[in-house]
Amino acid sequence: MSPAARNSPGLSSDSASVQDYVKVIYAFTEWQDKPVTMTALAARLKVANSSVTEMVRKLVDLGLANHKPYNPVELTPEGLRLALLMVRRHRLLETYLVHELGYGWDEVHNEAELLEHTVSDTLVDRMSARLGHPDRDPHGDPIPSADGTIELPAAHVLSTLDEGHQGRVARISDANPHLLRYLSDEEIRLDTAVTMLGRKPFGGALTVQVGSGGRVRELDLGDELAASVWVMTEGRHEGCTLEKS
Amino acid sequence: MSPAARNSPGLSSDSASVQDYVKVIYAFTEWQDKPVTMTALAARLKVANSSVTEMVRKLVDLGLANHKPYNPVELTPEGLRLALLMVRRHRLLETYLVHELGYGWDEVHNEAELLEHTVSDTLVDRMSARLGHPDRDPHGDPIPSADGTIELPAAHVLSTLDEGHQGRVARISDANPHLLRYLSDEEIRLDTAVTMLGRKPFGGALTVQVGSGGRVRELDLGDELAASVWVMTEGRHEGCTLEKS
DNA sequence: TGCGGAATTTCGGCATACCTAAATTTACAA
DNA sequence: TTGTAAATTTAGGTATGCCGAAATTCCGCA
Repeated sequence: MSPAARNSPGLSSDSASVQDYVKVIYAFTEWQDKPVTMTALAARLKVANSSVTEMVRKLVDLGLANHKPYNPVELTPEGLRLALLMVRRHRLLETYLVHELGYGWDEVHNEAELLEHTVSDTLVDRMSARLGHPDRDPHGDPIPSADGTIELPAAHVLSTLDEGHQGRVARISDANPHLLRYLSDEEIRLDTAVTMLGRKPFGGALTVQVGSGGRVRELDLGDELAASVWVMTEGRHEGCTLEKS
Repeated sequence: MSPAARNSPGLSSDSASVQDYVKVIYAFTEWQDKPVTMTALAARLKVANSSVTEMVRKLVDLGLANHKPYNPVELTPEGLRLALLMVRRHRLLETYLVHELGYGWDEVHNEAELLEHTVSDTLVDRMSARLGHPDRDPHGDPIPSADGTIELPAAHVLSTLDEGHQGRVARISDANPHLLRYLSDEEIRLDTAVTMLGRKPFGGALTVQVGSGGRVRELDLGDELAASVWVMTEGRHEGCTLEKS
């Protein structure tokens, strides 16, 4: 696939490791453009720092990343292409497992994590077609198109909403199965209308009003968990305006 | 999963290589009980003989195979269990890809070969359920059940049928995409009724009558290809009797 | 019976991707 | 400005699976 890979016989970008590194580097910058440090990479990948140094050298050799010693890593356009391909695979797999095979949204992450290295482009495209070419996965994350472009909706972290603000759940981190099950139990899912009521004194649970019917629930979300829920408020996104709840 | 694996910390039977070796060893004995030599294994797996020696030692350490130096390899009951698990995964994947995602039966083999090392038991079981728990794959190969048992239908190689004998296509080797496409084009598939008419002089193409309507076709199958098509003649198989064409 | 070729095993090596421990570099703070 | 702690890289090592080349073993046939 990658020209860089072709140019360097012996090097290949189809190793699961390379794919994981590139995907994780991308993930760090998907919603904010923070520099990706070696230590951050090591922590996320659960490998030693020295392993990261080695693999990043390999990414550079493959033309997938730029890296100056003692500096953060960045993807090249080629690396970004590969990353978006992997993200597409991951999110389409998750969507497929949920919609076609009855998985819960808390069960799909690990399965997709393994399969994404193995599925062919053909299979991914057929799954996409079967699903009607969805543009977001069960957690609300946008699915890159086959040509390697992605549209990021402008959503806000729940905890940053001012009191009284309304919106719809636009995205929920898929990293925490416990949170996903909790939200399922509370009947909060993608597009659920919520209103921010405030938080209990001294940093207690966030309180949000759920549903247009006006049923009030208290969500037992610490800051940590609240940071995993995004809400679309204004809802402007690539020219399409989403209404408030 | 495997007790042997549990008993030997550090050894694991979940490597793709181990799975491949065990599956190939099983394949050699699925339809005939021939001894599996190291050289035969090496040829099938496309690795050097010395690699086979090494990996077979590992299989023995894992309790998956028995092997005395300079003798053929055999699976232990534990190895057979793993092999049947892999075969189940492979054949269910093929069936799923054909029935649910529109793959041709000539396209599924390689895809399944990769995915079988990655799919979880959960995913396999859900695919099986979605398919109504099929008992054979698109090529007619029996699918082992989740408890690790398999029923082998008694079918005969096409070329061994006497002239005039009738039957139904029961199984077609999935190893040759060209043959599969050819048969598709000729509208010959699983369960197609065929009658053996004979072969052209001097070992030419096999001639078979296809379909109960009596349309006569000449199949351009050399002995090599004919050996890849099996026909159910008498049709007795585990107490269920299949009628002739 | 013994000899030769084929099958098998042993041996030393290579690539990937990981590790720990020991340098090294960087950046901030006194 | 310099020292020190944190981040990063280097160095040396491990496990897996593969290889080719060189022994070794086996078996049939003369």
